[in-house]
Amino acid sequence: MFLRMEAARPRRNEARTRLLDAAVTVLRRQGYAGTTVEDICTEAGVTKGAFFHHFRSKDDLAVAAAGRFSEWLEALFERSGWRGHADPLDRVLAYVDFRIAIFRGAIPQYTCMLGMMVQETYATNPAIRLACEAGIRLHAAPIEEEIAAAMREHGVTGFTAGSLAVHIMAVVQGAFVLAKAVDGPDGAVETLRHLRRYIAMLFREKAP
Amino acid sequence: MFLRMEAARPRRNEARTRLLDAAVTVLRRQGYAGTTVEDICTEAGVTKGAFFHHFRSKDDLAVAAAGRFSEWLEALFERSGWRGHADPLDRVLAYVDFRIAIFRGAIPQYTCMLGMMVQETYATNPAIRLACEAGIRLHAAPIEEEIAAAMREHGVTGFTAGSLAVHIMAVVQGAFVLAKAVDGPDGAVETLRHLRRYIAMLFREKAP
DNA sequence: AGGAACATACCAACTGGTCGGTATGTCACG
DNA sequence: CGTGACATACCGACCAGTTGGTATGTTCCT
Repeated sequence: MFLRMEAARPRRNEARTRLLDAAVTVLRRQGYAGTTVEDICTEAGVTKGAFFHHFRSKDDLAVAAAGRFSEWLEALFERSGWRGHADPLDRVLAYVDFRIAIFRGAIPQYTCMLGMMVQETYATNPAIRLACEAGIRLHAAPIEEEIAAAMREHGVTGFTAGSLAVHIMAVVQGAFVLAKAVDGPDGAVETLRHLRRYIAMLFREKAP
Repeated sequence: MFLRMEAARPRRNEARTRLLDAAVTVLRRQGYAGTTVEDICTEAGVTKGAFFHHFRSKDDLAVAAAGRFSEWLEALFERSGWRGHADPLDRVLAYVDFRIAIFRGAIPQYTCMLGMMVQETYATNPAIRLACEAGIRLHAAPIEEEIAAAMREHGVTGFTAGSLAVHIMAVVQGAFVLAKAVDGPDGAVETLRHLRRYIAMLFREKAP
C-alpha cells in the first residue's frame, strides 16, 4: 500500500490557510461579533463559497483561528529566546521584558486575540471560550515551569508557581484592556514594569 | 403663582431609567455587539419606540449606560467603606480586599462593563471608548490619591502613585478576563492576592 | 376658569439593509 | 470522469432605526 499522500499537496488548501491568517488579523482588530464572514473573505481574497467549503460555520472558524493564533504566539515567544538564560528567574524576567518590548505599533498588533474574543463569547459560544482558554493555558505552561524551577533554585516559597503564572497572564491581559481604553500603550507598559518589579522582589526577599 | 412642579412627575422618565438599568444588566452580560436594542427593551419592559424616544441611537445608549455603570460602581465602593482606615496604606489594601470579596455569584455580576465594552468598541466607536475611559479614570482617581498619601506617610519612593493605580486597574481587568476564560473566579482571586502582596511588599520594603 | 395649542412619553408596525448560511454551479487535476 | 476546491447567486432571519399614531400632561390666552 502506497496510500500515504501527506505531502502531495502543493497549493492544496491554500485558501484555507489564507482564510485562517485573515481571520486572525481581522478578529484581532474587530473582535468576534464585530467581524463578518465577508470581512474575512475580503481580507483573504476569496469568496464566501470558499469560506463555507473549509469551515462549517463562523464559530468553527473562530475556534480554528484561536488555534492558529496560539501557534503563532508560541512561535513568536520561541523566537524571542526568553528561555535562554542560565537562571530560571532570569528566564521569567526575560519573558516579562519581551512582553514589554512587544508594545509597538498599532493596538491590534500587540494585543491578544484570545483575551479579546473570550470576553465576547464566553457566555454564548462554549467552543470558542474553550479554545481561548486552551491557548492561554498553553502559553502559561512553560512560564509556570520556569517559575517552579526558579522557586526551587532560589529556595522561595509562600505561593504556588501556578498562581504566579496566572497572575502574569492576568496582568498582561489587563494591560491590553487598558491600552485599548486609553488608546495607547504607555499605561500598559508601566503596569508590566510593576509586574517585573514584583517578581524580582518575590525572589530577592529570600535571598541572603 | 405656584409654578414649581419639580415633584409633580409621578412616572416621568420612568422608562428612561428602566432602559438605562436594563442596558447595564444586559450589556454586562452580552457585550455591546452581542446585545440588540430589543434585548434591552425586553429587559426594561418597554417598546422600541420608547427606546428611540429617549436615546438617539444604540451608541448613545451605550455611552449613557457607561455613565450609569460608573455611578453605580462608585456608590458600591463608597458603601464598602474602604477609605475608612487611619493609615492610607490600609485603605489601599482594603480596596483590594473588597475587590476580592466581590467575586461572588455569576460572572456578569462581578465583572466590569467598561472593560468589556471598550475592548469591542475602542476601534469603531470613539464616543463609547471615551465614556469607558472616563469611568475607569474616575474609579482610579481616589485610589491614586490614597497611594500618594501612603507613599508620603511611609516615605516610599521609586514609582509614581499614578502608575501603581493603573497597575491595580490592570490587574482587576485582567482578573475579569481570566475569570471569563476559565469560567470561574478562582484564578482571578489568586491574582488579586498577588497584587495585595505586591502592594504590601512595596511599602514594607522601606519600613525600618 | 376653561379650552385651544403645544409638548412629552410612549406604542405597534414597518423598512431597508446586513449577515450567516445554502444551493448550484464551474473547472482543474488525478 | 468524478471528486475536491473553489466561485456565483441567492435566501431567510435579524436588527437598527423610522413612521405615524395615541394618551396624557403643560402652557398660555381670554
